[in-house]
Amino acid sequence: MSNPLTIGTLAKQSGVNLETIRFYERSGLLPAPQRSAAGYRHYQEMDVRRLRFIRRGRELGFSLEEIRSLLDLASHPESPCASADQMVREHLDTIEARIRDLQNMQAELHKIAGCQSGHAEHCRLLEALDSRDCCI
Amino acid sequence: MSNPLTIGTLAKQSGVNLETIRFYERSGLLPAPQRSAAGYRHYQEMDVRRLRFIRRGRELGFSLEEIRSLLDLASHPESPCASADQMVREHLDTIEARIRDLQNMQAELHKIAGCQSGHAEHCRLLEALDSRDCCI
DNA sequence: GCTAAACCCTGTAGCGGCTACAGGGTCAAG
DNA sequence: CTTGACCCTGTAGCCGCTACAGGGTTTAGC
Repeated sequence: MSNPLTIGTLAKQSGVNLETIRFYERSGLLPAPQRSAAGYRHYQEMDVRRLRFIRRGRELGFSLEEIRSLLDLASHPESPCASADQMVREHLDTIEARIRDLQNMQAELHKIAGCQSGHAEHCRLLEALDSRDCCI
Repeated sequence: MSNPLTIGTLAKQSGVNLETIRFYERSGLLPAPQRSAAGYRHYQEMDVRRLRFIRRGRELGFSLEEIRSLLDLASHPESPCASADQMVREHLDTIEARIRDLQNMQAELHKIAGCQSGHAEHCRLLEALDSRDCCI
């Protein structure tokens, strides 16, 4: 079988930062691996898979808590996946809300960008922030 | 003139949480106000304006550092506002990048939502996360 | 005058998700 | 035998708050 991997190799193969790997271990997301005589961590192929799973979850915006649940689900192939689907849907809602928020910001910023006044006294941005009435 | 405001009143009038106001003071965003004999903070109208400025900046997604610069600019009416405009534009770029990121997530999530398999074994989400090839 | 509730104070710790040290030990190449 | 690359633990920092604990003060009602 494949030789055990050091943490540096695991980091490269999984695309997850070395310090982040240790952080995941501390957080209980990645099981504590075996150690060499000198105390070095020795990983297996399944750790690469697990870390990639985590990384993809993060790329999709799932929290570590959510990823923990998904890992749990994935390790019980006979368990129902309705709750995973539920998580995806809730997560989609959150993301869509965040997109709307950002789009609102974007619209407001477009209104105040490109100020030509030259001086802070009549700067559109500063006026927008400073105005007493909540027009912005 | 208006009586000095206590921190609770300031919180209500500015829409900024009371603990957040103290936090802003510690961070140097809000000047330390005068104190009563008993040590209570006493604020003026201009503090309400300043806090609203900060709050609107936050609502537009500016960092506290950026808001600090904007407050600086706003307090020097003769200074050029080009750098404020520059900040707005950079901020817009950041926001637009974030929107694109979220939209990518959204698309990926749509692909894997609505799994009907019933069991984790063939759950689309879990497979998407777990797949060796980086299809997702 | 007294009590209870509502307010205020300081200081510290926690959240999430890392990242960045300091101050060591170990291992492989030349 | 030295150099450099790697590994270890533990702790502190980032951002922008929020939430206490453990006190002091003020105000309203009786």
